[in-house]
Amino acid sequence: MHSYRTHKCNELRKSHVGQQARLSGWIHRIRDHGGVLFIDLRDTYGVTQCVVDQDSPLLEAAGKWRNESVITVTGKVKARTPETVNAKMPTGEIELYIDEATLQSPAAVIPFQIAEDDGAGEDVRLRHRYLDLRREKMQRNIRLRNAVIFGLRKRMWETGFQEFQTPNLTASSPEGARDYLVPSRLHPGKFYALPQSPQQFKQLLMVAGFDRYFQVAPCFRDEDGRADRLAEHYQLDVEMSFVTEQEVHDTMTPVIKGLFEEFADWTGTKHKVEWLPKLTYKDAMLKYGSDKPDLRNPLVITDVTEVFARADVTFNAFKGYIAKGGCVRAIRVPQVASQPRSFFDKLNSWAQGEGAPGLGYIAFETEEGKGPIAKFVAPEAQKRLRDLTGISNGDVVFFVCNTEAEANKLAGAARDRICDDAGLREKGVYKFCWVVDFPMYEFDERAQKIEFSHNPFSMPQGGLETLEKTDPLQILAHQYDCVCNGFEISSGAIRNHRPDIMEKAFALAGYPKDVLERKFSGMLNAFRFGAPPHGGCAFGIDRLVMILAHEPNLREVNAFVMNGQYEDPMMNAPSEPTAEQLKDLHIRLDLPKQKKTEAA
RNA sequence: GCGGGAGUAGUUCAGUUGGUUAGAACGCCGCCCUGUCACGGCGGAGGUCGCGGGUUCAAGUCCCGUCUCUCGCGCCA
Repeated sequence: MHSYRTHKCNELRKSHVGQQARLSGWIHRIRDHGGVLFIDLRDTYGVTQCVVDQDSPLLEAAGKWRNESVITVTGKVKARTPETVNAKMPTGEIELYIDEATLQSPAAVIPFQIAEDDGAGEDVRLRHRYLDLRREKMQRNIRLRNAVIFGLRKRMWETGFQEFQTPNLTASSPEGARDYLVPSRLHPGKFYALPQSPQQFKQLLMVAGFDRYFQVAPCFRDEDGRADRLAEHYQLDVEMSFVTEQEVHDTMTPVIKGLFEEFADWTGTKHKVEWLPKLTYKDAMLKYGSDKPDLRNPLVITDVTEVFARADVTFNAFKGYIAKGGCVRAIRVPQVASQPRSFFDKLNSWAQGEGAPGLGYIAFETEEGKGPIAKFVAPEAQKRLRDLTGISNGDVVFFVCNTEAEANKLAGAARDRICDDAGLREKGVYKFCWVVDFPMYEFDERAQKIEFSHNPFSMPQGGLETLEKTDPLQILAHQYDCVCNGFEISSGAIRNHRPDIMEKAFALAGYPKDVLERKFSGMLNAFRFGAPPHGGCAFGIDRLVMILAHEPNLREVNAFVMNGQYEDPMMNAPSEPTAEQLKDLHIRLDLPKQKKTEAA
């Protein structure tokens, strides 16, 4: 007989009755009845009830075994009597009568419960992550993650892509987020950077002629954490040669759609997968107030500036903004006119918390609008408002007025808030779409200059000619995102493979030629030796898993993660280097005055 | 860097207008129990109330400072 097991803990059934079997696993629970003792033995596959009965010499020893100890048990599989069958367990028709048992590894008293969710806080869970990972939910999440990664790899290979590897010790690249730096021992004073993404390498693979690349790529960014952000995360990184923007979408849509269809019901609730028509960035910002709209939210924003600019509308608070070039946005909410006053008051104080003066509204219980600002809007203007926003009786329109950027932002946030307050968000569906036509540049208010709005490697729409003739802030890029249920799950672009266009593009953002040559010499040189037009995208794998697992943050779908401050309380990372290490690296620390001293 | 929330037993939490010995549940330890499957019963141990200072006859509770966790903003694919 095998030293540890003949079966897994989910395997034994009625058909095994009478056989000798051996199981190994963790003690999930023990129920000691004095004369008879039940052990629920758990491994990653399932749980089997094992019995120590009255005449067993093991009875006394087994009664002292603590939960989560590892044991091996050997004995006969017996059928349970009809009244003791547990229909809730797959193995509930049988039990293993223990003849022999070995305590392989006793468990100390555990800091939180494994068999049930005791609500233990995240810091304790992370400090003992190996215990946390034993819990059923985490086992399921990590298994889902593994299956998602396999599902992506399989689909990518089937679609004609090859999986590549690229360096993790590389050069800092000046765009985007802050880099993690790694000091070089051989080159005092110089540092490698961990890649924020393999962006340049995958483009170089296109120049090398590999045509279709993908990688499950680790990406590192030294920025403050969020629920949907980690210091290191994984992307399904993709790049293709000789393709149009549309072909990138057409290639990746079935991969992601197929993946979601495969795992849609993972949590046990039926989910539809809907891929909606693509949306321009401009429309997304106007209609949803976000470049990653949650399309399960049925509310739509409309521009109604013209109504509040009319002479027969006397709401001066808005007129002031309009005079300064601002705009008014309306959110029509169906059938909430009869909501109690508190519904509107709550939204109003929410808006004030967001920094707005309030959230004005007109309620159209009947043809005639009511509410705090209705009296400033003449009947004719109300008629126009009804036409613009598509109001029926019983609806309410909420208003936001500010500069265009601010109005979009607040209207977008209000759209989400009202949706949840009114319980309008559609359930049981994953709604995807591509958001396209992102602007090439934006005005950086702080630096008071034009900057790349996404990554500088994107091809401007219209190429060189557009760059030369158009107001930079009006130029669109072949830059797109993929959005699911309000999460940005992918970002990508057709790349700029032409040194001449690149030079112009950087010049518009205020970078002279020598800066470009210095910072991107590797890639720029490559483009001078015959570069294929190419483009691609990268999907955030952790986010895909988080959405499929219905988890509120990325830490729930990663086996080992750091806390919100990017510290690992289990491994004690980051930690202080030894003097020897620092000497090797020629580094002397210059720490801030306030020195944190931690108790051991 | 900024703002919201939190910090009391191993864990999750309660703790009144400041008042005498700080509680509950789960876990842990001991005893009892032959059919449970979230077993049950009896008993017990376990607390720097995050830390430091202050007010007070008296502080878990009030004040000041500080640290930590968490969510968000800034930042960032």
